[in-house]
Amino acid sequence: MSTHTHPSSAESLITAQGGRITRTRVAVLEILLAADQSLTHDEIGLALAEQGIKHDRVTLYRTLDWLVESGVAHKMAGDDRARRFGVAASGPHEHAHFHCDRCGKVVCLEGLQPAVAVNLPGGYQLDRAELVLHGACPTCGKGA
Amino acid sequence: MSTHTHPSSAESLITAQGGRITRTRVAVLEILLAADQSLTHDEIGLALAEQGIKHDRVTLYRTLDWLVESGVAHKMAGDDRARRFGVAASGPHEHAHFHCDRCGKVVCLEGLQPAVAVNLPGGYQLDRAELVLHGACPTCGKGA
DNA sequence: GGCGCAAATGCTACTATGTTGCAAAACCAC
DNA sequence: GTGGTTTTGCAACATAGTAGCATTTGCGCC
Ligand SMILES: [Mn+2]
Ligand SMILES: [Mn+2]
Ligand SMILES: [Zn+2]
Ligand SMILES: [Zn+2]
Repeated sequence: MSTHTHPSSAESLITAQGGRITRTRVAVLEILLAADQSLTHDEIGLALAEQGIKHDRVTLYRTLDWLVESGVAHKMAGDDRARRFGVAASGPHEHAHFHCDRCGKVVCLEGLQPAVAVNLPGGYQLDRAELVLHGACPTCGKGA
Repeated sequence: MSTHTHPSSAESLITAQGGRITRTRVAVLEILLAADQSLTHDEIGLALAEQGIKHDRVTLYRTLDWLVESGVAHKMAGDDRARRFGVAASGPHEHAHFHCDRCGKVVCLEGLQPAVAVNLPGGYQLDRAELVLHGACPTCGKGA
């Protein structure tokens, strides 16, 4: 198609990590960037299909893994047995998450720092703290 | 066997939740109570087998689910795709966890309260906060 | 102690999610 | 454009968990 487009922010992110620009990679990253919540492999696959982007299940798994390994995206293990993926719109992934226990939605709470006052028992080396708040999202909380 | 034993703390816990005393349930709960870390379904099954307690895979899943639903045990989704189970030795499950990113071990940090200073965006109803600290456990951190 | 019935178990089959190996295709530095 | 490397697609496999249903077991009651 058109060969003279400016690189999208998705494309820049990909090349910045030393990855090649491919249709699936760009589309997945754009989907994640546009999402207001973390998405499962399945949801992303569906979104791709809706955009008419043909893809293989395994390729999508590998694409997502690559995004996580590259530090572009983050992965969260949910209570249902599906991992959810998201990208922090800006900067590294240093924020808390909200998990709606009713609909299962997970949203990033950017600008919400754990402020964890921990004194670990001796010997433990702390790398990072992961904070997940549980409750009801605005949509689900309505009928409470 | 002997019919005049005093109820173990495991048995008390089970009856307190309105459950029936069964071999598997008691054994599983005792395993969890004795463990110094969260255990996977598989690890618990292995422990049962070592004790010569015959059981079915599905029964163990249901036993663990029941313990969680009853509020006796807690369940954590790990990065590997296995859930880990544990019981707080005393009181409800209101503490942080430490996850060793090298060996995958998860330990309960009882007496370590999140102290989360959060102001959620409007509409979100907070039920509970889940704090997981990531890093290296004493064993794995040695060679660092 | 024994009965009756609900709760729990064991089996089998099935689903969902993720992984591996390898050949074909697509990128991109040159 | 070409060549070598990365990425993809496909098929087969692995793992963790679930569902239905007949059988067994715990236990309140007599
Ligand atoms: Mn996030
Ligand atoms: Mn715990
Ligand atoms: Zn919700
Ligand atoms: Zn460790």
